[in-house]
Amino acid sequence: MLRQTVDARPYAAPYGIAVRTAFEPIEKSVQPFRGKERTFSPNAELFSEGEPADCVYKIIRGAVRSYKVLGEGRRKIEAFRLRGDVFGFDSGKAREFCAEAIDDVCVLIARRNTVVGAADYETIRELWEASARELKRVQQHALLLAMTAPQRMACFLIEMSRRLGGHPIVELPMPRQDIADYLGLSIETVSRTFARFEASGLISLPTSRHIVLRDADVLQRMHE
Amino acid sequence: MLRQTVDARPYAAPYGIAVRTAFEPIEKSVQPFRGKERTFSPNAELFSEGEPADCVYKIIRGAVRSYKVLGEGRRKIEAFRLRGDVFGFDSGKAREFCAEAIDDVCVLIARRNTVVGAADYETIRELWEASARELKRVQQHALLLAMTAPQRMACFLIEMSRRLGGHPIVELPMPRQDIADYLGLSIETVSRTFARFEASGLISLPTSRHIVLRDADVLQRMHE
DNA sequence: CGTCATCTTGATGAGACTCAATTGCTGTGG
DNA sequence: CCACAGCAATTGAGTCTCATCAAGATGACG
Repeated sequence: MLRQTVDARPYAAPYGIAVRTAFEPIEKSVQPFRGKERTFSPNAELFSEGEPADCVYKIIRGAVRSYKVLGEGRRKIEAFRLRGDVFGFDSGKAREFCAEAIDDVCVLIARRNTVVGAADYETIRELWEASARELKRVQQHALLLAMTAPQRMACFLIEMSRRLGGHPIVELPMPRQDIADYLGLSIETVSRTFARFEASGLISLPTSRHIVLRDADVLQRMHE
Repeated sequence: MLRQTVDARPYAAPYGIAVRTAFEPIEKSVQPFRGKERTFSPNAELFSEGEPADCVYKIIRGAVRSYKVLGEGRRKIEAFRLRGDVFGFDSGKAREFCAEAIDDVCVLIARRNTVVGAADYETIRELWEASARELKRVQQHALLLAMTAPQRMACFLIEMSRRLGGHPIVELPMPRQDIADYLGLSIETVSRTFARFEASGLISLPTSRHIVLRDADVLQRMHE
């Protein structure tokens, strides 16, 4: 499994000189992202599947889940968007996925048509590179889904630790159900695997949302 | 999970006989595709993981598998490239995947920097849209990997039928092992599921490589 | 017709899902 | 401060799907 730095690192494109209500130079971002600031309560919908894809988002605070409903009450979470992530630059006109706030979320929103409509070579090239990064991420996720439950969980923990700042103490923003739907497992399997990891001394679980990685190396090797 | 077949590469012709420069309009693409023509024997390698990604390919004849080796003899096929497909426009400098001819393959090969280097807005935009299409495909594939074995198989059959011209008679270019590695199943499960589909009257199997879709609607609904 | 690879079929077991019960956490009201 | 409700998470028991191991069948090719 590759260790390519599948960018949790968002990338801030020069999107839009849109209706400039806010200006935020985000750390980690080379370029500033301009857009309207907006907040969402837990489980509020940022956008839904099929809706016109005319905005690009950058997360200032909180976490977002991007998912698709599969009928019969099943749901597949395609991505977690965390603080600093830029997302929503789909190529098509309509959203492929739903996006929902997991906790209290604050985002910057920029109009997309100011970007795509603009005959700006550099901008389109940035968009292409953003798509390519996203592609890599999804490929990584597809590989993950071909592994065993412990491997998926290890993969998930390492990914979250890295994306949340690289600390061994991970504060998960999402409930077990979200993890399950992201990894293609049942909620019980997620819970049991955490328990087994703890029993093996790989992690500690002070609370259900706080995970301490005690042996990141073993977790890392578990899925390579 | 899956058994490997990588070492079994008896008569892998070194490299095709490519001298003649060809010119081909791509049906799926707006712009023409210029490049050298080249042929590969079954199991010959078009390019390998880590190698510089400086070429773009278009398949004139045959089928190609794009895969990654996962240690312990496991292999994950990420995509099948069929006649008419254009692939290999990775954003990075190095190949993320291996590409191998499945049967006798003929491709057009174009240098990538002649494409990407071109400061042509339309060209970059095309590349972006190609990446976005690829992204969609991989997202679809990730959804597939979260389903049951029969659903994956149904999905695969529908996809192959569509991509090979939309006929109900599908001539599969790849062996069972490739299908298994593509769907994240064992070769036996692939075989059994075909048998069960045939018993249910969903398909016929005149030979192992020829599949007749007898009830595409049911196959379609199976994974929706 | 024998050899080899591919494919199919059968038997068995491990891993993950489901259903169900229990525990733990948080907030609310007495 | 405690009791309780409501929700999330855990744990247990049983089941099912699919991987694995093993044995035959089929088919291609010399």
